[in-house]
Amino acid sequence: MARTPNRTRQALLGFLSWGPQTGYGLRKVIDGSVSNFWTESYGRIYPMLKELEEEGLATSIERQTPGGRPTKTYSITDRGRSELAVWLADEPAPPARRNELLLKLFFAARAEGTDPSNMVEAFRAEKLAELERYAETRDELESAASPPPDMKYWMLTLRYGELEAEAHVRWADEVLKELGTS
Amino acid sequence: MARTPNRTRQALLGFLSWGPQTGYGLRKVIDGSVSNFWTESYGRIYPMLKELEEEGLATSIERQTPGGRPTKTYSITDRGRSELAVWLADEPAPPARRNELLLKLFFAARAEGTDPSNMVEAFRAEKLAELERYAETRDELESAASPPPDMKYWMLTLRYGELEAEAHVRWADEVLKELGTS
DNA sequence: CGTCGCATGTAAACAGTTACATGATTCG
DNA sequence: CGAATCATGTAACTGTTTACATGCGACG
Repeated sequence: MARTPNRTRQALLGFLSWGPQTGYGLRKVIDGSVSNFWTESYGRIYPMLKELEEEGLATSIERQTPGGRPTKTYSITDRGRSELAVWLADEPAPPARRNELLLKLFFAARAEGTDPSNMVEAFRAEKLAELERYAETRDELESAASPPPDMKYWMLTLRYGELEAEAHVRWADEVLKELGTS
Repeated sequence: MARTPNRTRQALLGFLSWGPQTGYGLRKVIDGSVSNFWTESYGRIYPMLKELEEEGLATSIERQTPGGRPTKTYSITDRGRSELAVWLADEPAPPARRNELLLKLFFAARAEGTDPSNMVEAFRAEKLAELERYAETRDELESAASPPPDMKYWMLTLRYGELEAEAHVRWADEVLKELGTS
């Protein structure tokens, strides 16, 4: 089983394919679009942009802005685009399987006096909040004036979140019922 | 947001709470029970067992077995048990959000000519295989002669896998339908 | 004047896998 | 005899977060 390899490269190339961006801007865009199934930190973004430039997958222009620090805006190159396309056509690596909630539940009988219900309750509440956020996102996307061609795919990723979160809520309901009656 | 901290400690303590084990044995047990939501590698197990012993959470006995290398069997101590109990009562850290399949789907429109259907098809097949494994596990557990007290909780973790995988299959069905008719 | 937002970047620490070294026994 | 299984352990590498350093402008 291949371990999850470095995908920050491809994630950044993907967002640069939308247009030139600064490191700071990329972080904003990531947080505002895919935060639900992807995250990146500055500690990865800035070094990776440097690497991308060294490898000819992106170029940068430094500008002295009237206010604040000089900004470095990165653009994807043709080679960057083709690297992105190669990655997109490739099978994704299986996700890491590490779920602490389930591990705790698995060992729940090993600690007398502790009731895992609170944990499951908190999990359920979080999933409901997630579903609310998804509903908002859905409304926003569906009411957009001119939907971009990517939108169809964005909706599919949103749908994933919805169906998964719904299943998680159903599971939590079952668990709480089961634990309550024992 | 707290990043996923080191939980190998607690996982090993959990399995040691079932009885004394070697590093090698722990790996086997983990693979045969929770592999579905937890994994550990030798590269973490052996150093961590050493650490647990140094901190007084486990003790070890080295034995010269008639055949093969000397084996080191670890046992959990009272302090180890109480550390386990503390962890069990604590809220779990939220899981890392990194899903490469969704990221690829999100950018699918950025590569002309590539069809993400194959990826989703492969995902679907894997989930169906997962469901089959779960069904087998369920049969085995339900036909056990004398179910241990932990069994109730094991079933809950199994149920999580079932409901999630079912939701994933439904999602894949929707996606394939959507992509096929466009 | 404080703090928020824009903006870049590094260093240290942590988490985790993979590959390797070592070696005996058992089973086909 | 070769492969699988039992068994321990390390080293190198990769991936990732967090905290910090730096600094300007705008807004209240």
